[in-house]
Amino acid sequence: MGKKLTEAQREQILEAGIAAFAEHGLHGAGMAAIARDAHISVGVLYKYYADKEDFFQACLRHSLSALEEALAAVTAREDKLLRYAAGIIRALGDFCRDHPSHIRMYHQITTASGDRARALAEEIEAVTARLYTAYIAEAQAQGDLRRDMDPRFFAFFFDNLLMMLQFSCCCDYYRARMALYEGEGPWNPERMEEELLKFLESAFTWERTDIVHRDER
Amino acid sequence: MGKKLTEAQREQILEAGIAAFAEHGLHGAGMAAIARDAHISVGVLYKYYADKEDFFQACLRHSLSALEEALAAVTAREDKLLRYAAGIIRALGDFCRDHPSHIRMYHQITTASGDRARALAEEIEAVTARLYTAYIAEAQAQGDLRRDMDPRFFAFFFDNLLMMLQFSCCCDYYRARMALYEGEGPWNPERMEEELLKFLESAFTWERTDIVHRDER
Amino acid sequence: MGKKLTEAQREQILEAGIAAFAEHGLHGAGMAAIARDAHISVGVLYKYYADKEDFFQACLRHSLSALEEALAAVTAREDKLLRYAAGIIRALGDFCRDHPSHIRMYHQITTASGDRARALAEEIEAVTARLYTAYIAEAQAQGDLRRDMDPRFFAFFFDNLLMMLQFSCCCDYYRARMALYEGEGPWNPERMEEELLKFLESAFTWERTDIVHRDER
Amino acid sequence: MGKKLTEAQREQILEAGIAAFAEHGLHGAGMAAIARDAHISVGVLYKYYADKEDFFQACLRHSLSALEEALAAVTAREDKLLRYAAGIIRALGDFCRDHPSHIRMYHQITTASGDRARALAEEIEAVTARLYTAYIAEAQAQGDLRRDMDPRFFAFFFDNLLMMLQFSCCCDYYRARMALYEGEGPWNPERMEEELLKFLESAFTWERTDIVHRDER
DNA sequence: CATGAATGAGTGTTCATTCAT
DNA sequence: CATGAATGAACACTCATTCAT
Repeated sequence: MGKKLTEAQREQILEAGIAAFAEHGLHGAGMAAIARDAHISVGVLYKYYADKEDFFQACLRHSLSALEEALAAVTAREDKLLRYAAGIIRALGDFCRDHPSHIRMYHQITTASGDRARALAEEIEAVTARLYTAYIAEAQAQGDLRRDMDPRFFAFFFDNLLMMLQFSCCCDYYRARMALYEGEGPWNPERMEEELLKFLESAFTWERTDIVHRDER
Repeated sequence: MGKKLTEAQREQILEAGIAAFAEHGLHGAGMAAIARDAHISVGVLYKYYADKEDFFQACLRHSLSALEEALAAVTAREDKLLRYAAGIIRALGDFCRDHPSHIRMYHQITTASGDRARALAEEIEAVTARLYTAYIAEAQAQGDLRRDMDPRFFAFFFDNLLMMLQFSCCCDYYRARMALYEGEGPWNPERMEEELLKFLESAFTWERTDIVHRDER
Repeated sequence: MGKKLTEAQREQILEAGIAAFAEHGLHGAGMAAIARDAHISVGVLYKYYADKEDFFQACLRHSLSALEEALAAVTAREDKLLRYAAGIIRALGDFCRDHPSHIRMYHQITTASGDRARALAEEIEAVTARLYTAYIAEAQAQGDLRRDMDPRFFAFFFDNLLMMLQFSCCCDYYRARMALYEGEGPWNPERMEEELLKFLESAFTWERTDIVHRDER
Repeated sequence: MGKKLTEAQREQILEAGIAAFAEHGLHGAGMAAIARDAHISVGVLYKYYADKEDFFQACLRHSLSALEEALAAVTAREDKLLRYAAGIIRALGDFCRDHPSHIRMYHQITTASGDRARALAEEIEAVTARLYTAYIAEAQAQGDLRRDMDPRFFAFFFDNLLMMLQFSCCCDYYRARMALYEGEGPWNPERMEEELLKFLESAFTWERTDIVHRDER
């Protein structure tokens, strides 16, 4: 696998695949169209990848390493939770701008079902799930996070908001849906990141007792 | 084999369609398989629906009215924001339990692109978008919601969390993903609703000045 | 066969069938559309006719008797050949005006092949073939027709011209083809009949020796 | 199974198509059967032709060029009208012997209706219509043709007789019909050509005044 | 007995995969 | 070794015919 292909060709092929899978889904994407877009013949595709599924897996792995790279700088940094969240949001926003079709492909992947869904979810989500959970648990231990919530839920809701953010950037359906919330005044990405942070900040820090205090005042 | 379709049969056909579109997507679902699952022949499908697209639209409308019915009781009620949110969450949770394939079909729909995506998003999301935005703006005016955030973002993040909740209940991929956050102790739906409410409560009410106060103490 | 149907209904059904077979051919015509046009249900069609083929045969027989009736008056008349020909042409022209779809159906029938073609040709053409041949042979014997030609060929060419005349009146393709010959000055039916008679008259009467005479002059 | 279609294969495919369209009509012919007869797979058909209609058009064009080639030698020759007619008849007779299914396909085409009929008639008939009309008008001007008839009608009747000749050679229905005129003594093609020429010769040359002269004698 | 809904085999067309060149 | 033409199974959709009502 991958004998004579230059790295640039390999990249081109995988990007063509990602774009196709993103646009039409695993089933809808056509191998011939992918080959054409990548300026190669279908024969090459089948020389380096056993079948459509195998090629799809390669596209996924390729995309995952790009994503991991994009997050590496942020996750390596030791930071306060909120700054960490801001970093993640920023990094994902950049990734969305640079590789919208990757995000669209991830979204297509989420339509999988059965064991395939399980396998894909683990391959794609395990890293961030562990990362966020660990980081948030740590933050809670450090007192940077409210204590009255299970950190696993926090991590989960946090990631949920991030996924939706990405889809809302990249996927036509979610973009159209976001437009319904925007109303007349369209949002720019910076504004979105800012507001999401505000939303998270309060969810992160506020505790029920505060309400009592405030009400008491 | 006799006379017009009974309402139950029509329901059965639409449910079979929804299940198929949920599982395989609009393109991947096969009319023959749908007919088989609904215990009818393909001819019937094409007697009542002009083509696959028309049948899909009927499935969608059928599902949307079920969803609207499920939300009607909650949205009619005048309530405090948090109780309102609790009601929505509860209603959606019930809907997920009763009609998981409907949610899976919605999720498949979100893979649409182009004008089709726009049209579908408006058909599906416009109601809730307007509902949530109006309710939240009103709550802000009443003082039940923090003032330092654009209510539109609030509604948007709120709906984002709800969508992910539904997908995490019904779609295999999101279920597997959720399992990664659950770790060893699986969550039950009640716990999930409770925690989400806590998350929302703080995000709804806390304002930045409070932090200063707390920090000052 | 034909129990409770009124004659008017029967006529209506057969005319609907003829129109459909004329327009779309035996294969292309749909039984449901025929039933709809005849304001009956498909069940009735299949009650009175075993299957499509049987119904088609009934349409054909119905049409043939209409045609025979139209020709009866002319063929019964004892007449000079040319006047006889004029009568036939006139009668067929009238028939074309009154029942264009019958002619179109005949034309469709001529696309049959194999034994079916033979059977149909015999059913449809035998009468006129015998009629024309006999009449022309008689005319030849009487001295009303040139002697240097086999009367069978005469009858054949005569009928060929008549068939084309009918098709050129009724069938879209042949009408368009005729328009190519018309050029700017469209022909009216009377003119056509007149010219065809002139054409036939000369073909009927002229003998090679005459040419010599004319040339000699 | 390798490389591009050879010219022979392409010919084979088109001939298979022509045979199928000839036998069953545009609608009745099945692409799968055509592919089987041409010893190829359906995929090939759809690689070279966009759809059934496109393939049909290709068959028609293929056939039309064969026909034009067959007529080219005759129409190029400057000749007396009758010799010209004899040449055409001979050429068409040869074409019928070599390509009977082409003629059968033309006949199927004549069942078209509406704009399609117009378009096809123009594509197929325009050349000969112009050719015959021009030639006959010229002959009339030269004095080789009777003056008392509109040359357009002449051309039209001439072509009508030729079309019927071809159909009578190639199409089962018309062959069966011709057999009814033949009686016990079947005609051979030479005889047919000969008699048709005689028929035409008289129609071409004789004028009404001659009759008077003959009658006067 | 009339109705027309239901059936399901058959058609045009696409596309993953193979393999001759 | 690369190419892309050829394969053929699969799918949307139609329509002659049946038969429950």
